[in-house]
Amino acid sequence: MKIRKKLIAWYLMHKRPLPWRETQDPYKIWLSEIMLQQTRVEQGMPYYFKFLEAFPSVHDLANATEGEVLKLWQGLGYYSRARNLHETAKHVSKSLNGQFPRTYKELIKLKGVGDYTASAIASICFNEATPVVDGNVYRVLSRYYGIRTPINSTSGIKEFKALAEELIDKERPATFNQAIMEFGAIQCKPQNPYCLHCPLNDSCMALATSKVKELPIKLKKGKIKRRFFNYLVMISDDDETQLQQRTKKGIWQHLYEFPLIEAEKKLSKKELLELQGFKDLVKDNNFKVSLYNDEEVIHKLSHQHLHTQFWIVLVNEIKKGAIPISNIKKYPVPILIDNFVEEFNF
DNA sequence: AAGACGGGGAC
DNA sequence: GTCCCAGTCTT
Repeated sequence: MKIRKKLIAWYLMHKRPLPWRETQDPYKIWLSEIMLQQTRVEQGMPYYFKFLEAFPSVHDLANATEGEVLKLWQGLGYYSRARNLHETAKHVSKSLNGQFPRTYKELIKLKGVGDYTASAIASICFNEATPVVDGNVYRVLSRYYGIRTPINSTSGIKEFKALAEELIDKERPATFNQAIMEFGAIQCKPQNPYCLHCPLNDSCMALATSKVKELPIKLKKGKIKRRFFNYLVMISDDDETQLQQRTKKGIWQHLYEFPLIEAEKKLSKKELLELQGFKDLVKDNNFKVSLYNDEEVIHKLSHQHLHTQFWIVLVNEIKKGAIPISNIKKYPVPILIDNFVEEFNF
């Protein structure tokens, strides 16, 4: 039997009953695919339900504010997904009359919709025979065919896409695409795949040559950067604090945080107070500063470690960006900030 | 072609 | 600690 048939047969037996598998509604499929980019199903699932409840249709999402969307997205990471989601919802709702494009070629023009997501929506919703190539597909194909081309190299991306193109079941593209992904997620998983009772174990090149553990091959990324964050948690006499929105490019764009002083190294209280940045932020000449966390909080992102100190700054009044402390939880914030707010308990 | 972009789970 | 996750966008 061909690998194509075996994958589909395996899938029909073993597929998980996921909520977005009960529909071909492009709004729901699109939403689920954006959420699941670089994200585990278990992590994304609660957000999928929250979003559908808050925004049952693309119009509801389009009519929300970006702040509302980011607040619901809080904790999922890769926040550009949420900003692009909102922008695309507005485009579909207002310019496309609420109708999603029906082809790969048109879908990929949407913000936040790349090669993978365009193929997923086109195949699942509209039965277009265009192959998905996600992390699972890379793994299954590189192992089965013993391909050593790095999956994150330009040539690797082309090679695996072409292979998936040949392999896809043109009669049942939706089923095939989901089958190969689910097979990679459940059976041919990254660590300790179930080769002993794998339906492909009579023809898998990696298994035959004992190279399952080395495949797929992936080029290493650069090293991790260390950054030193000092958050000034202002507290005024009338129970207000101060939040700022991150407007620049970079991490957490459009999310909120306490006034931030970034430094080249870990700062002592004395060093902090001497910085011009501190004086600019704390104009009140009647203030008290104390370090909240004795140990630095090291918040780990994919490409940087944020060594963070939270400084409690008691002041008489706050002039810019003052908000009642009781309102903090209404703002979308990074998990680093949310964890502090939860623990500090004002 | 190479980096940037989050947070969490498994080992 | 390491690697990976239903990837995309920017430089």
